[in-house]
Amino acid sequence: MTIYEVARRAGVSIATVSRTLRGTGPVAAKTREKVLKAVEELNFTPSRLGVSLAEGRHAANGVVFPDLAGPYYAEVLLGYEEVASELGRSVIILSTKGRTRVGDLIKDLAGRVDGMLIFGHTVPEPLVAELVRLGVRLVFVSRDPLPGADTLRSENTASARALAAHLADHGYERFAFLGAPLTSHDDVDERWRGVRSVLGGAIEAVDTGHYTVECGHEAATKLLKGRDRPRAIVCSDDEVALGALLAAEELGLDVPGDVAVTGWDDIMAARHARPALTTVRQPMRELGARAARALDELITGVRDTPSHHTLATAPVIRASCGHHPQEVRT
Amino acid sequence: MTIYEVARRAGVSIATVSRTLRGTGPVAAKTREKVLKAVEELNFTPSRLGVSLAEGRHAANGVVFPDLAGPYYAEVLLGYEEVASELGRSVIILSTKGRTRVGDLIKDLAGRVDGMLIFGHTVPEPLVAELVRLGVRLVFVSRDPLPGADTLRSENTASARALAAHLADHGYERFAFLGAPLTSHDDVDERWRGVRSVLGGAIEAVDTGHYTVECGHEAATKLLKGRDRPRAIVCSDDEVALGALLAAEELGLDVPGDVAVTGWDDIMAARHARPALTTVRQPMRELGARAARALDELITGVRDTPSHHTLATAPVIRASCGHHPQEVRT
DNA sequence: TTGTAGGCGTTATCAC
DNA sequence: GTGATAACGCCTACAA
Repeated sequence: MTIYEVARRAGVSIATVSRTLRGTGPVAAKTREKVLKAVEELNFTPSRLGVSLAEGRHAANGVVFPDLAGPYYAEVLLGYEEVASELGRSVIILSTKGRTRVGDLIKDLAGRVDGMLIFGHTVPEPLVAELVRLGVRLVFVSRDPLPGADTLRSENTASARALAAHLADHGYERFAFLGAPLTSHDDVDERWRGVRSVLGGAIEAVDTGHYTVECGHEAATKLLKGRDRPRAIVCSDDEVALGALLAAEELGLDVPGDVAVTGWDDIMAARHARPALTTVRQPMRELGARAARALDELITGVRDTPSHHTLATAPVIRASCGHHPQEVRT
Repeated sequence: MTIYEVARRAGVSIATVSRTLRGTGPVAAKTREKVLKAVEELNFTPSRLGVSLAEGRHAANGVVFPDLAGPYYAEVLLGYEEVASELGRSVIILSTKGRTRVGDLIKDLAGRVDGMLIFGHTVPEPLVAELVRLGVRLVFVSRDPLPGADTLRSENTASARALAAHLADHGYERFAFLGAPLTSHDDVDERWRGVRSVLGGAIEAVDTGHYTVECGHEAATKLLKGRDRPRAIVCSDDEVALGALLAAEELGLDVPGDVAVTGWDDIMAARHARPALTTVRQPMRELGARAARALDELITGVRDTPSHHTLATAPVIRASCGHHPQEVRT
């Protein structure tokens, strides 16, 4: 079913069909009707390939993430897809987790889209440079600013400080940070610096390897069994924190009575954990939505200088960080 | 950067460049080198649009889902993307939640892919028929078989019966099913029929509207406050069940002492809920992986008759359904 | 108001 | 072995 068949059926040229469908250029009312009738009868939809080739654009955005396991990426993705869709752009996904030859995959993706959202440090730095050089429109979420691309992140330092201050108010004196920063300049690293700037030498960092429930569980078990058990465990994110809660329960420790635990992100499970998890809420949906809009600006050329934004976050105090005189429920 | 520039630089024709790059047809060793050198220097990558147009295929799959809020869709999507990627196909996503003009979106998607995975009943029936008529390769996940498309689902009835039997073994006599079937012939409907076939008149269905924590919470609260409080609540899925747990806690009811609760899916939060949620595990990742493979068969033409498969599921007994002499931990 | 024709970037079929 | 050249499906000056 091509535009030629529609044209033949309607007794006009393909140019007229195109004009009618796109509303570009003038078309006589009668002609228009004939065309629409033919389109209807033949159930014609312009080939996306033809359109893209002629228009010189894909009307599609890419998104690169490590995994979709936790709720974080899914939420951001959802916000991204929603806005992209509003703007008439499809979204092509690419997960890098456990993938070999990531470079090839990214390059292939780059050939299918007008621009892409890349999470944190999922793409090796040299490749990033090459993409920038190739003129691919890029917006990074959760990484430090770099030249030639937009970056978008949510605030870490201030909320980390606020969280640390709250824990200190509980009177705790020995702390541990679970989920040590793997790469510098990423979200977790900022959280670590934030809490440390408040707690100083009273907090020690513990590496978990990955940011998963399992890793959190394992590291927390070791930590809680040790001689100098910390009074409070600040976790890099909610999933690690859920692992810590599990470890505490298995060891017969009361949370927050024996040990306090906090997370980061405010994923669904945080609210349903027992005790409910004190954490920091970040606007995941909004992050995705903004990324889509930023990309659109870059692609349409409304803007051509990279922008770098930081979205606000806020601690959500629940039960896992300690007892509160007046119950706070969120 | 087009194939013409490469050809010019290498001093050959575009046909030779194409042959060299694709390994189709013979190319003299010397010529080949010249071409590869030019390609290297110009950093040339064939335009995906050009290739697709000429090849007559997109090398891309679509996927239509309502939302990505819970872990269920994300997991299936992940399995789907992984296999699709292995098979050299990109994945274009489309969320229908809160979207108007779904028909147009789906049609646009259909024009960008060689085939698509559609969840349950996210697409109106007439449109499904039209897609089938248009020859779009389709595989449905979680819906009843229909002619002209593959369907893939996980088992519901048997596991529902097993779950119901387990609850009956606990000695309970009054039950409620939370999350009444909205459409017949879907997963939840089968679960409902399964448990009812075992519990008979002892179980009553309660509509929750949506399958979310909030809806589950609301419906459970009403139910547990009522005169004839059920002894056990079988929920349509884990999220509704989490809502029920929350409701019970707020009302000061002990789970499973006062009321037992079960879910379905075995999402991450199920294991971390307190008490840990008894549920039914379904192979979400596998569902997605199989869908991608089925689609590939359909697209490449290895198979042209629709296939309909059902994947096995199994109850996961934890703490929320009642006390067990020998603790089972999963 | 409508039609012709060139271009978008490949692949693949023929001749040579 | 290699090179024209016709698709592939559409958009859009430009001409009529």
